[in-house]
Amino acid sequence: MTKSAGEVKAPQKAPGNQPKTARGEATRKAILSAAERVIGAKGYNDASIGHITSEAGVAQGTFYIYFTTKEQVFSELVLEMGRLVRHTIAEATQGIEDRLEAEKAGLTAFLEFVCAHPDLYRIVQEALFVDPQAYQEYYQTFAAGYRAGLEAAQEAGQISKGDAETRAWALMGIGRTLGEQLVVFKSDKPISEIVASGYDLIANGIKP
Amino acid sequence: MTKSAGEVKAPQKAPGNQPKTARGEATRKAILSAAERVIGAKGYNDASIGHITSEAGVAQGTFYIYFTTKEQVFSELVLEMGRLVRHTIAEATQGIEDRLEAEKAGLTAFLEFVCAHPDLYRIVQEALFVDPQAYQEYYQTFAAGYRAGLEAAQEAGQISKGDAETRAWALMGIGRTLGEQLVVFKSDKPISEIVASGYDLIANGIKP
DNA sequence: ATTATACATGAATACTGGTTCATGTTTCAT
DNA sequence: ATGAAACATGAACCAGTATTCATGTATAAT
Repeated sequence: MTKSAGEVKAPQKAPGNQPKTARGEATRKAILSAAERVIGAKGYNDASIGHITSEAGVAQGTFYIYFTTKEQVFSELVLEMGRLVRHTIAEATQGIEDRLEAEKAGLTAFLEFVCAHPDLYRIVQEALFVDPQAYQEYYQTFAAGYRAGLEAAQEAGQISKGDAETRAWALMGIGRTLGEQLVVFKSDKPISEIVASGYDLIANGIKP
Repeated sequence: MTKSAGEVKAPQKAPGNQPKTARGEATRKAILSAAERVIGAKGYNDASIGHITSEAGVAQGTFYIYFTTKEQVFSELVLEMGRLVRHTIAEATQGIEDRLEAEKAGLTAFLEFVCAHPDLYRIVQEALFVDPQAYQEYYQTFAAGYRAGLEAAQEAGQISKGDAETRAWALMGIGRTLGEQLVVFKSDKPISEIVASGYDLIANGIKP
């Protein structure tokens, strides 16, 4: 993680108290993971510190060794979700040179991800109210990358010309709502079918 | 409940205690309207009954004359948002026989609506956690109507064939995210431009 | 006018749950 | 071994706030 001299402190992120032992590391992870499950299931407000710590198998006070506040765990989860999603999609589209194919692969990867992490999905949604800044960062970072990809594809003539910014948001919206259909509304439609229909829309639109 | 003969109770909706006087009616409306502003601005949990009633200019206890619980006002707001949005879009697309034109008009109307009612927009988002049932009803009702419209247009040959269900969700997603870009991320891009780009995507896709 | 009903008040109640803290226990360098 | 630092505990504190209630005031019918 980008060291320089003798410093071992985390570079950009210094949230709460970082553990300094393997034991501490494990405990912190356990709490974070429990928080993901509990907050994802019950929502931010109904998820009490007591719930989280008992799910993690530690005492209530232990929470405050690693996190300064309830909101902080939440923020960290949103951040993590952002990194994970971007990483997952980047990996899935790695090496695909045709943008349309990359769209298809990216959409598939995203839908599979949200199915595997329904809790994280809900947490990001709730961030709009609990931690608006984290929410904005999540979407703006995502949108920025998406937009850059679309612009490059335009240059390369792989897709038609158009406002990359608006397109990026619209395409995110497609993925988001289709993901929600799966996770929140518990549709049993297979991902491959959804992707096929979604991709057709993205590529060709609905004009006859 | 389920009365039979000479009952005059509200037909489908019987939330809390309905007022029986013009005065009561006015007070109830004032509270509902204040709730919309306060909850929209601060979010469900930070919006206390005290905040709402003082914004409405009534005493705290007055709240419970018309609403049985804090959650109930919230539900009612989500319901109202649903009716308003559907009504607004239906009106805007009234009499447009070409589906693609109707899409454009509907998207415009939706974006204008969310700009005019940013609070309601946020409230619906928060319903996912505060009142999941209301949230689901909101989207499923919307999706059902959307889907029916798309299917009819397919029959009429106005749009290409495709899975109307998935298309409905995807198109909702586009509107939703573009609306969010305006209201939450405070983009200053004019609606007409956004609609133009969005419509192009919906109609033609991004294939070169 | 009178009275029953609807409406309004705001202080009191009751309870939840985030955060702190004094007190142990474990780990690690020396 | 041994002391210091890291880690862990859970009971207690405290603030906020949804809801209730006893007590009024306005309204409409008789």
